[in-house]
Amino acid sequence: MPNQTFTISELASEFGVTTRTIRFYEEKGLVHPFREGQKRVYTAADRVRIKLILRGKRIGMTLQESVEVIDLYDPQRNNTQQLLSLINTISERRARLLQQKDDIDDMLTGLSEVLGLCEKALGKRQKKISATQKN
Amino acid sequence: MPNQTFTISELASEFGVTTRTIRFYEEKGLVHPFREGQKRVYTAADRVRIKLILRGKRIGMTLQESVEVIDLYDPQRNNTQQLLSLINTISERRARLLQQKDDIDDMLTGLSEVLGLCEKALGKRQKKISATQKN
DNA sequence: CCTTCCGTTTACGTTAACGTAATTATTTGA
DNA sequence: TCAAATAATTACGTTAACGTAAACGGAAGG
Repeated sequence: MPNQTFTISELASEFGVTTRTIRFYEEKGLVHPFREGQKRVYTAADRVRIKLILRGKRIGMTLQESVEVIDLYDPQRNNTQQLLSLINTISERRARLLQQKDDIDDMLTGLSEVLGLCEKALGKRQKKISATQKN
Repeated sequence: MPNQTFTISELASEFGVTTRTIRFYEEKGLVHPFREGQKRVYTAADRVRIKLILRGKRIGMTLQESVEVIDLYDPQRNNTQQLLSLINTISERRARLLQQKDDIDDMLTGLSEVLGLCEKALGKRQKKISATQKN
């Protein structure tokens, strides 16, 4: 079994964050490395959690929101009430994500238009230059 | 021409934010309402800017980033250098947006899986209930 | 005339998510 | 063995994006 562990600086450099950031996540209860003497030791599970948290950050989620989403994954659901509430939570989150995709698509469309104008403007200059060089 | 204008509370309620928020955006130079006496008067252009800023927020952009993106639209570009730099900016932003879409898709996939488990769990209970009711 | 709504200004408060020392231990390679 | 690198703890600092409260001005309605 790989059962690999990681030091704090390994994870920090892998994910492009500072060790301070990772310790901060621990303060907030987002990860729970164990200790070898004084040093923190991170499991593969910790690593995944950090990865998911950073993914959340990229799409504008707070740390708490990311944790909530991550926690949806662990199947500590017993009764029907909890299951129904979970389904609700998921569908709400899903709606927000779809909205975000729409927002992104809109923005991408806008950027494409601007890009088109840019290239058009540059094209004219190239023609001028070509004409100049031919003479 | 419609040439419509808006009061601060109209915009606030339309977009579901407080007037404080809109005044804050003005402090930061994101909008420039003119005055009628003391009162702020917003143009359609101001309205659009606010809309775009809030769109940016939904996908995790800072106010400054939103402004930068919005400013890409106004064609105050003169020389080739500026055009090339603009193209660069656009392609970087585009890359980030595509990354975000991937992140969202990953998260949606995860949520679907959890949802599947939920429904499976609920299904079993329904069977039990059905069986109970038949007896 | 008085109150009730907007609206404005000024200014201090708040939360999230780290940054930035300063100080102290531990380990490790020259 | 000594210095350099790596880690930990403690604690104050910072930025963004508003919230909240106080204090005041015009206007509209009963």
